[in-house]
Amino acid sequence: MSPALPSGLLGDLDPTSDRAVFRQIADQLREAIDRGRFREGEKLPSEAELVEHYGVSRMTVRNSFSILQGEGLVHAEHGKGVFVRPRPPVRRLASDRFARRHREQGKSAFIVEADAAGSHPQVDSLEVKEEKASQDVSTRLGSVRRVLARRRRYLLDGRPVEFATSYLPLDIARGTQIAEPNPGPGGIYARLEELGHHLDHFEEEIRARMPSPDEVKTLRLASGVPVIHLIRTAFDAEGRAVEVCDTVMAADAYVLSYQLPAT
Amino acid sequence: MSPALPSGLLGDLDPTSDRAVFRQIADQLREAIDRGRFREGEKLPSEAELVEHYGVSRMTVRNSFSILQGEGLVHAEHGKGVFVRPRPPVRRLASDRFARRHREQGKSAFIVEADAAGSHPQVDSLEVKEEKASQDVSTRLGSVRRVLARRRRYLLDGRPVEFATSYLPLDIARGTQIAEPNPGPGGIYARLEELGHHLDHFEEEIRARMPSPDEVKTLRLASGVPVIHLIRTAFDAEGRAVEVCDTVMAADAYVLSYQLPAT
DNA sequence: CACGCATACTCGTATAGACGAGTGGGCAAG
DNA sequence: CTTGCCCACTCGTCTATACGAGTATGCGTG
Repeated sequence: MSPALPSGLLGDLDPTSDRAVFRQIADQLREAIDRGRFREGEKLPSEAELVEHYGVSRMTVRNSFSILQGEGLVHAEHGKGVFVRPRPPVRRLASDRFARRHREQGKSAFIVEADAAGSHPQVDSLEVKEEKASQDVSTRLGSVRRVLARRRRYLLDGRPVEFATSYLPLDIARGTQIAEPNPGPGGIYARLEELGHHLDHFEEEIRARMPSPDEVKTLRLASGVPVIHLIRTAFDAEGRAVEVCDTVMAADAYVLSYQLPAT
Repeated sequence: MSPALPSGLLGDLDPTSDRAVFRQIADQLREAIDRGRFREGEKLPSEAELVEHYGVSRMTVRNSFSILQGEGLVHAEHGKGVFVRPRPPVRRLASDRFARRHREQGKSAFIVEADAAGSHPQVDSLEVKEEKASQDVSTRLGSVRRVLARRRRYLLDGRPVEFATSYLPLDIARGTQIAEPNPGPGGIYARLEELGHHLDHFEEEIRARMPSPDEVKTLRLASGVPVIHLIRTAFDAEGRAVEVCDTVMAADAYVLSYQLPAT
């Protein structure tokens, strides 16, 4: 037996409206969340309570929840309830994050930054191997057939937030420390410069889309969370592309920030 | 009476799997799409056909479709069927799009670019008015109370792709052509420079998220399409923020591209 | 007091059926 | 031949029911 909902929390249905019932319910819940009647992390009324409150069937209520889930507003926990999804702290990526001065410290940018923010950083799923270049990577690197691929996943306080793969032409990377699991202080960009590939500029392409099922697993994404897909190409002083880095980020964990000259 | 599906197109269910039936069906459809068995714009088997093929109830099939819809892979058309969602052509935004040289032409960047790409550009929903600054805008502009807001929506070949609002401090914009519906050749940045606010650099913040219901309406977004939220602040030579532009873009219509120096 | 189990409550999955509404093709009437 | 209607097929919405599985709480046993 569910106790009645606090009156006034949620309104009634409008039977004359041509808006579907489950949409009306979703609208009311969304508005209640927006107005702060339910706070971040707080539990929404259970399906059974809403069934009783609105006098509809359970599937209708679930339908409403699935709308809000698709919007990334709420998430359901089996056995517990449906909760307002808390917005995780976001990591800000500044456009100068690859500046040479940051590289001269020794530790990786990710670690340094996370430590500074007081969170616990972690890097795992390291895989370093030679493989056939995809069509796209090959084009970006200038028609190479095989590449060195470096895959890794980044976590903050135990939560996976980013999955990245770097691709480098074999004639540059093979036999160097870049082909080792640990590329040493300053990361592969420091190594590239030591090898005489003076970095000139980067190009970053940004897309946003819904994640594939694989990405949902790897990044443990809640439903309704898109990913930011970033492809960075590094060019040396001769204008040659020396690295392509393909990164998929949990969109709710990141803000990208760029400085552009107004020349 | 539905004719049987072509055999081999879709597999069978695995009753021993602990993967839910509707997920298995979604998996098979997704794989078939990925492999090109169903092409862009092509119609998937109808709900009734899948009900018969898999021997499940209709709600189970609909559940599968709703997964794929959430992933942005398919879209349903009432009375017609469920179709593989075609990927619209993407508009590429280069990081030099606000370079002074582009401004000196006269026409707006959006129009020029679209014309060049052979598509039909359009700008509507113009609204120009003074209003109270939101907390966020006020902070970015340096504690201003009221601002001039310029709202507009951009369309490509009839499809809305972007919705933007520019905010300017009143002491800069009031009484100038910036406060007019048509800001004149080169846009408001050209006017700002004429008014002595020599632009020095821009800062852009990028987020990705699922759209609000309002944004779905304004941009006529299909389900499963995120938005890119870009907030650009323009700074003049004195380091003062002279404009904040808040832009929401249909993520399936854009690729953002940035050039970063490796200094 | 500590442990374990029963129980009630939560959401997850699935079935079966009903009616409504949008679309398009075919057929019959003009 | 053209027009207009009917019908079959499509997805949209909603009900009612059933069982399974994860979670938390409290109570009884040791």
